[in-house]
Amino acid sequence: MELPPIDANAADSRQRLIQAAAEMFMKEGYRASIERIASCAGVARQTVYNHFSSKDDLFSEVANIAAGTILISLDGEEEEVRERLLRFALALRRRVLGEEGLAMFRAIAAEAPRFPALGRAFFVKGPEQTLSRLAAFLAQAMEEGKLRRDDPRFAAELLISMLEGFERLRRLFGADPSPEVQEEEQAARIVDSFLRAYRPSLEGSAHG
Amino acid sequence: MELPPIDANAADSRQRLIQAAAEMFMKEGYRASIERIASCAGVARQTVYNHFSSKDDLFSEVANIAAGTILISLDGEEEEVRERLLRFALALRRRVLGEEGLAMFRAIAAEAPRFPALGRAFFVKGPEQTLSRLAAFLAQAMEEGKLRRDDPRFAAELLISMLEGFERLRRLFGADPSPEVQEEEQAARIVDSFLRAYRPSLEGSAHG
DNA sequence: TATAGACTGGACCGTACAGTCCACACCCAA
DNA sequence: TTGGGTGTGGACTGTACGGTCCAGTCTATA
Repeated sequence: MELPPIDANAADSRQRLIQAAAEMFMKEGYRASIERIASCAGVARQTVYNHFSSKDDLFSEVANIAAGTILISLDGEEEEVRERLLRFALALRRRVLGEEGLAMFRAIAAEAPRFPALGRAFFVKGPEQTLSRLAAFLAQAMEEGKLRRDDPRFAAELLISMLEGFERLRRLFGADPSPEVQEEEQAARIVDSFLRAYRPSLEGSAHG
Repeated sequence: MELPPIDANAADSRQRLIQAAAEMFMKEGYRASIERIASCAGVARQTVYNHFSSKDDLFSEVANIAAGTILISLDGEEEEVRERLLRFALALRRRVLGEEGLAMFRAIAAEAPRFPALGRAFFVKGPEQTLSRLAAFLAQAMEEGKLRRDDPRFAAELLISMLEGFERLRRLFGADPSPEVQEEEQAARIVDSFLRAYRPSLEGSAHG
């Protein structure tokens, strides 16, 4: 409509395009049309094909980029295990249960059967990476006797599952928004439950 | 094509239609066209509109019916808590992580933003119901001193999350199929981790 | 045998969309 | 000044789809 034909440095349009496409794909899924994406980026439809060979191509590109933004850090060497896990928990939930995270989840999960490579790439860049980092952290904590010795990857899966699990279902399907207020309390409860299961064994082997 | 114009009792076509629609919607999501659904049910397209007012209507109907099939029972009054949880765990995972369960999950999650009522209905009929039953069971076990006293709904959320959580991610995005063989072992490990966190408190209050 | 209801198959309409083509405008560097 | 690279807007093609209409057929029931 009223787009200024001014500068808009060459390569810039590609960026705006990706940005807009990400937004639209998250909002509408693969349904988002090239037309709308282009106009949302303030760009002619032809320009889209100038940068990407097809809609699939654009979608893959965007999804791949988006997948790389899910990493959660576990830094803070000084703190106690519980504090670090708590920070991790909060960051993970904010990222993964936020509107953007949910939208991306929906969009990619829906198309995974048609784009197997994309689905796998997303998983490897996102959840798998997060899992590995957490597992490494837990492994060290186990090494130091701060957690019960056990398979750290399995433990990491459990914690991540608890953090994302049911709340993701709830939001994915639009059930009651679940009061954002108690976000920290929720995370703390979960982390504490995890710690209870992985407390260093005080007793010998009370378990058959 | 080769459809037999024989009997096919009146109301039967509706059943076949729903059946076929479920299959197609799970396979292709909302993308599945009326045309294909009809032909897959061995029925004329007009017949679809004979029973449903629109594609949305058909989709909602199918999703609603499908949602009602997710309940997992916790019967077996005689067994120990661990055994019953284990049976529950296996049943839940089989149902929810099976091809059908995943497909339904994908289809409904993807359309939930456009069909808010449907999303909520699915959640209430499915996960929410399962959660309630499990919570009731856990509450009783707590009452009987077989589990540590705590909020049973929260505990149920944790267990369900652990059972579905990461494995669902893996399969949803098409990562390595995860050897079906160790299905029981996996379930057992998770249940045991849960029981460890909810073991009746042997010690007083070692936790601040 | 007559009548009503359900199903068929195919024509038809309007729309949305992916992707292509082209004539023109702009900007930058040679 | 000139020419190539990039973007523009709009026309165009082909396809898929949702939804409607209808003429005809079959079946069961009265």
